[in-house]
Amino acid sequence: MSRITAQDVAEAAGVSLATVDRVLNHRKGVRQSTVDRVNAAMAQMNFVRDQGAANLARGRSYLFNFIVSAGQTAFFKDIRNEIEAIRKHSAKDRISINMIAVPPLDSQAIVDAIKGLDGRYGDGIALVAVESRIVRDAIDTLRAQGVRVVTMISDIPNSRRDRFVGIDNVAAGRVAASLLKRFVSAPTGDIVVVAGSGILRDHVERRMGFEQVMRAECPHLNVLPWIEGEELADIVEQKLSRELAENSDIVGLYSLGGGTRGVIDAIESAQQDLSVISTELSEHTRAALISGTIDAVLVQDATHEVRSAVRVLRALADNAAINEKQERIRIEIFMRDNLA
Amino acid sequence: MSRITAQDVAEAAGVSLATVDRVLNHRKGVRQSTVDRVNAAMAQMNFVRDQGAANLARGRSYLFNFIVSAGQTAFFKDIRNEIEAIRKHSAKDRISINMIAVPPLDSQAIVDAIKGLDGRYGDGIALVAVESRIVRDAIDTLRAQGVRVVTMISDIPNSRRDRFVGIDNVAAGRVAASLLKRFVSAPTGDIVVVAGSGILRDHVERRMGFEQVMRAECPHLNVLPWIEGEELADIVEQKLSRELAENSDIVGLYSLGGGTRGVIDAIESAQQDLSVISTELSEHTRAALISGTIDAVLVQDATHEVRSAVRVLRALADNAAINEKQERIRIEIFMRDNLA
DNA sequence: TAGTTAATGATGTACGTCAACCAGAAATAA
DNA sequence: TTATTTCTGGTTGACGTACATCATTAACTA
Repeated sequence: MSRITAQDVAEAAGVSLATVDRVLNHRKGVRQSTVDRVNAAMAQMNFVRDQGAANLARGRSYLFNFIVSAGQTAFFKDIRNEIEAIRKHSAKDRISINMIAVPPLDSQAIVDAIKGLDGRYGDGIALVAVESRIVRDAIDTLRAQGVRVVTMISDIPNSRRDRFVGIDNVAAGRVAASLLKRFVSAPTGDIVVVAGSGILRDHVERRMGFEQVMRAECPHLNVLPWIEGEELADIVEQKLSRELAENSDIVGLYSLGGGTRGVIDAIESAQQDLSVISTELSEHTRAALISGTIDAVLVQDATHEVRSAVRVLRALADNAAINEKQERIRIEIFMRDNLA
Repeated sequence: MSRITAQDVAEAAGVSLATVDRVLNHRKGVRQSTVDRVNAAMAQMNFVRDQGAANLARGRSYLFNFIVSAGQTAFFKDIRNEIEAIRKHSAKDRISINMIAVPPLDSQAIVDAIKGLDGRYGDGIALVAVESRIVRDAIDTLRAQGVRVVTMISDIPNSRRDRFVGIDNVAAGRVAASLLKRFVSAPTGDIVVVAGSGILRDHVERRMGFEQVMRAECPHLNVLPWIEGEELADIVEQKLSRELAENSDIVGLYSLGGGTRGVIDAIESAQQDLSVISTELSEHTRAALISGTIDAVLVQDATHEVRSAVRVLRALADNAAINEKQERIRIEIFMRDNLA
């Protein structure tokens, strides 16, 4: 049995190919009774239009711009590698991808990158957002011009972006707390939280989720004000080392952003026994899981995130439906025993 | 800038379109020096073949058969729903999918289903395997006839199947043990393992991983012989209830297969306080997580598994490369605090 | 050397859909 | 009445690649 084509539908409905095409693409110039007849024939014959042929005929191709942090954390390196990988791979599907790396934690740089596109927005923009008035305004301006925008990894929910592609960061924080709660055996003590920056909404949200659970379920544990490490290992190590030296009541730690290497170094040189949850699966966190410095790592899959962003941008460009199940980005938990 | 076509390459290389085509499809009849010239032009111009146009011209379409358990566990219901969903969705990409549901835990039924195809194997078969000589032979026979075969969820590694699509079950078992180890606070006690069947390799492997970690790291915990519940809630409940009544040293439980509802019911009526890890995210396990009957659930994503199987079958049919990163099926961990 | 074969290159058509263009018919305006 | 617009629906040629077929040339065989 060969595929059913629009031509077959045309014959069955007693009209020409052009009329079927008009119905298919919701163009005007067809009497309602004819529309119904064609639709009935399509349904009856189980016709499905061939996407490849359609794209070919349309000459449709896509151009998406990705604006991402040039940060040197393992996670952002992964993200950039994935964008590069998918860029090569997508060419055969008529999708071009343009990646712009901008200095991390710099809202002006993001705005400048958008300006730098100088109107050549293509069919959509994906960007890793930073919480800031000017970035939000830039997003809203783009949307006002009809440009499709998705935020990745870190969102700006009160902007007019079409969609956010990333994990549920509050849930991530909650899981971290759930785990830490069970990992810490001390009857009482302090918990340190190491973050990257307060202008990264994903960090703020993880912290929020973490505190929710800690407050509600762990009255015996005291969450200290977070240490802001700007995603730089050196700064993290320095600040955390001081904290560990000054406070011997610390029994647990949640590293929710970049600079994990600094966390590992500080803990290992402090020789303190504490339970640790972190993010990022890098060679450093792997080693730390194996050595026991870190107890669990919560990971968001960079591959999935980038692919999802492309699929979502494409669906937006085509005004097509988004498969919610496929686009839900999962939080993975790695412990020493399930390192991939 | 418009796309670069084979015609452009031909002009640049000073040959005809046909020659470029021959080079592109590795057909004979082109002098090596010409091949090199064309390849150089393609590389230089960054030519990428339009997949849609190629498929259209080839008239290529795909037919894949899925043989899956008709079991009534939440997980297998999900799997079947996903296959149905992707069946509808794939038609526009010239992919037809045929699903055959067979009685669970029945190797003969799988073999019969393959026989029932009566040679109409299409472009490949995906099946949820059961450990059995006859199933392995059936797979090997298919492969000998050049039929592409992938196993899903539960593998038969010593068969000649092209590939397995599913999680690392040993790792899943290890994570379960890692978590349970930290959840159980009692200084000593017994651990119950509830499985579906010894002929499901995924169950056997999870058990294996679980024991590895338990043996190595939890000398204070004694893992009892597993309870085999045939994935039926009633049988599980009955067997587990008896076990719980007879043994008051039980402090933890790992439910690694189907019949989770039986586990929940048995524990809730026994009123015993034990730490529980299970599989499947269903309304029952959700409720049990919230009520505290279950502490954590390890989940394999049905959506991802089915999609991956289709992508892999397609790549096999085209002799194309498989994107390993994308096809790695992840193990998700759900606790009360990160229920999606 | 003619005759045959193999190697290579050129040409045209098909794939399924889209969309520009054209042709009647009916309705409206002058 | 004729001219003009609106509404319907048909004809036709892209789009980029695959592949069969035909034409030419080179390389052999006898």
